Amino acid sequence: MSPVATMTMDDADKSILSAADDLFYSRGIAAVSMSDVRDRSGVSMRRLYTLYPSKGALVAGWLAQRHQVWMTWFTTAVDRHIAQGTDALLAPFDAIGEWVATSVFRGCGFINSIAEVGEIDDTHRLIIAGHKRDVLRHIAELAQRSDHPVPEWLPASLAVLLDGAIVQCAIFGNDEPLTAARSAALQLLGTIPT
Amino acid sequence: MSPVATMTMDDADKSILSAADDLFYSRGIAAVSMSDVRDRSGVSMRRLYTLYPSKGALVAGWLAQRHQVWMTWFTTAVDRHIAQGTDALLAPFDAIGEWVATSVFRGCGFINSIAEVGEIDDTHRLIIAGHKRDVLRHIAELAQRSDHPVPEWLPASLAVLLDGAIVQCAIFGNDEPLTAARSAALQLLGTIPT
DNA sequence: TTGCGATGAGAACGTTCGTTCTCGTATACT
DNA sequence: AGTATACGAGAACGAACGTTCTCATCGCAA
Repeated sequence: MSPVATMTMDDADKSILSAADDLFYSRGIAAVSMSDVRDRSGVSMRRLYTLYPSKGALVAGWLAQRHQVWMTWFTTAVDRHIAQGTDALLAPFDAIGEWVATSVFRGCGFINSIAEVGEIDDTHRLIIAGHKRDVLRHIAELAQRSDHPVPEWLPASLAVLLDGAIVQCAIFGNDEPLTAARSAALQLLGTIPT
Repeated sequence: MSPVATMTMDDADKSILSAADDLFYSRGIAAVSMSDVRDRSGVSMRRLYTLYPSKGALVAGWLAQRHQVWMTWFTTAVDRHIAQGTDALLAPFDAIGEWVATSVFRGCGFINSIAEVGEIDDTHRLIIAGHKRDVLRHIAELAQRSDHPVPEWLPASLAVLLDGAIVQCAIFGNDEPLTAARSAALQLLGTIPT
């Protein structure tokens, strides 16, 4: 049995991924060193490299975990807005609105990352594309739940509106693009016969 | 009179900015060293640092020039599609379609850059936000030229669709998001009484 | 021709980074 | 208790980068 002071492998992993998320998302991948991750996580260099044998592996682990955490947050927030009476296909815009309003918001971590990963590492690209595919898939599921008969191009259009809004909100530093995107979505839904 | 072999200051500047554009856009800012720019441009280190006293200054110069070049290309391509009979507010999607189809396409250079510049350098952020503001402004002008009475939220919505499509086309490596964005734009225009 | 300011080529410098290694300590096992 | 193993702290190492400096060369004025 380990004494209290020592960290289990699982605790170390959680601490590392939490530190990586804080640092990579807020500063960007290139601006964060492995020593930064060690200092923030309180894990030794040895443990860090035992769990993630390279910075690229750590980035991959971070992206994979951020995907899970983000999707859980997103679907939960969307469901909450739906439960409050928002149309299922407008709820994603309100969920993103909560995120944009936070002080930590710095755009989509996956979009931000793709500019930084060279052409080499396909692992990262696959995780990033997989994230966007899963978001699109979830919106398509929301469309199926909808009362409207939804045309097949609509979910993809809504996903494009969401990403465009996230990107522009980060660039302009306000939520006007999200408002415009929501207005467009509302208008698109209005064209569908009930 | 200078002999043919020597470069004028202007030639050097053009060569540097051309090299910077190739390298920064295709590989990302952090992955390109000043020596890379020197090698590609054929300009001496001395000249490079005389014209741009730091890498940050070079990045700023690159962003400013890319903004000019890109806007000129964009407005020209849009006008060409309008002249071919495309609706003024759909033409931007066809113009972007040409770009996405090229092998050099790697998303929006400005969106890609914002992830890489730290919180420090406001100069870069201002150029990037200014670029997006000018694109939005141009779409608003296209809307004014349109026969339709255009609601005020429409230009911003179209700009969001464009950026979302550019980002997703880069991530997925195909032009399906652009098709979806264009379909949405067409639908939005269809809701406007002529 | 001679001397001088400007320039190119690229070495040099100091820093940072990713990764590995050393060493001292603590834990587990007999 | 004694020994071997694992681990934390952080120094060390080699490479890469941004930036500056050296020195040889060149154009040009007198």
